[in-house]
Amino acid sequence: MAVNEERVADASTDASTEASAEDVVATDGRVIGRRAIQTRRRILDATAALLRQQGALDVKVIDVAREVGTSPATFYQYFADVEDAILCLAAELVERVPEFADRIEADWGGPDGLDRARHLVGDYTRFWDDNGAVLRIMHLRADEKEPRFRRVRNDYNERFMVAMVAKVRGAQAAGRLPQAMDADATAGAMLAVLDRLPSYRESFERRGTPREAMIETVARILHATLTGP
Amino acid sequence: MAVNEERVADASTDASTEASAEDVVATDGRVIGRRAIQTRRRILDATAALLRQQGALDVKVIDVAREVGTSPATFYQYFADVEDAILCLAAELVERVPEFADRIEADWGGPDGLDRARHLVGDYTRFWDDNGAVLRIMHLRADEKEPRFRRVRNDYNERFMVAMVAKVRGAQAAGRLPQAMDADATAGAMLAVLDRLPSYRESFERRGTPREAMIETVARILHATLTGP
DNA sequence: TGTACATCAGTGAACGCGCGTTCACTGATGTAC
DNA sequence: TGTACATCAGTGAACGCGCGTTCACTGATGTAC
Repeated sequence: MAVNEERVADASTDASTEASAEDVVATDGRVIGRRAIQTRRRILDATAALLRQQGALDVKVIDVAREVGTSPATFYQYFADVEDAILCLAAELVERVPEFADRIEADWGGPDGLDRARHLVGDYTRFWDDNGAVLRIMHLRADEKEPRFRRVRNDYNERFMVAMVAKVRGAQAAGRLPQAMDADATAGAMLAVLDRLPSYRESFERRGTPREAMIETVARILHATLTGP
Repeated sequence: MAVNEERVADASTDASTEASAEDVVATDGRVIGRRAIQTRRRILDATAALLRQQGALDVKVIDVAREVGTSPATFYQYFADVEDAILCLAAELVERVPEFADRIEADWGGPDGLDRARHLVGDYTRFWDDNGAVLRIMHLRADEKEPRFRRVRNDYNERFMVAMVAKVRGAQAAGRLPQAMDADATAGAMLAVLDRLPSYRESFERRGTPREAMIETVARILHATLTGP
């Protein structure tokens, strides 16, 4: 809270030291320079790597510091704790959402509509392969009602939802989907499929369902459920 | 490992002390009696309660002991650590699966088919409300490739998968669903919807989609995707 | 039914490790002239 | 272009807390006669 007070004071007394939206700030609120941004970056990357390797439950500040090769004190210059760093990583992933949401907004009506869905599902599955560790914590903590992760998850889901809801409403207007289906709930259900299936993929593969079959099937479900048969 | 050796020795020399499948054993491998079973139960319930209250990441052995009103030493008599207790809770939930899977196996073809799906979705949502904390850890740890949680999750999913796959294959045989859809992947996708949507429910409600609309919509998606239009 | 003994169940108290966190300091970088 | 000074960035080392874990012990329950 002391930090916030300081920043408010800065803003009102000296506009030149006020942090703009683009600036990255240290834990004490001061805007940081090139070198520090690099260090911060290395800390974030190390956190993501450890998350991938050893899971969420026991990544410690000390582990991250060791991984980066710095003092633990350096960590605290940029993040309050490990969860704070994970929150940053999750916020970064929000920026990646448009890549996918834009392609849902595209027209799936034509003959290549299903093919577009296929590519989308394939790419999003790969995205989960790369970033699943962070996304899982985001979902877990949001499910556990941690307010900051709730907010990030909302941001993350938002664009997906808008794109999917638009598709459903369009299909309903054209009479290809029943009015009894709630557009938001339908969109949410499809988002659930996209976000949960990458995790199941490996177990499916062990049981004889190849990756391609999964992608094909999910693409078809997505296509049929969002645009009608 | 010493524990296992002892138990093997017991089994070969004195059948009466061998632990049967039903028996509950302490950490040292010995079969425990009525009083101990009660204590163990209280520990499990306290763990579940804390999980619900404060999330997975910082439930400590000490917390559980405090909650139950015992010494931490008591905890170690029955569980190796908190995760071990959570694993037990998850295993207990596996027993609840048939309640739901049986109702998927029932015929959804008649005029009341959709209604059956509705009730199923409603009840399973309530099940998630009650047991979400444990299920979330199960999924997280399984996603993180922890072998024991993977096994429990497999057991959990198994009955659901069998029931759903049967439905899809039936619909495919009757020509109501395309052959291009993989039955396992389709079942997995619907399981994903069932397991992820309860978590989104609250955010939906805040944005004006009531619980009933969600249940209705999910029921329709489930019904249409598993049995064909 | 009562007594003696065996086993089961639960615990208090302690030890020590490892992590979170801080602070005074050093070294690096930027800037004014 | 060089020098002096200001600010930024990073750190070593330490402190202390809190938790995990154990063990020798006490109390509770069961059982044989």
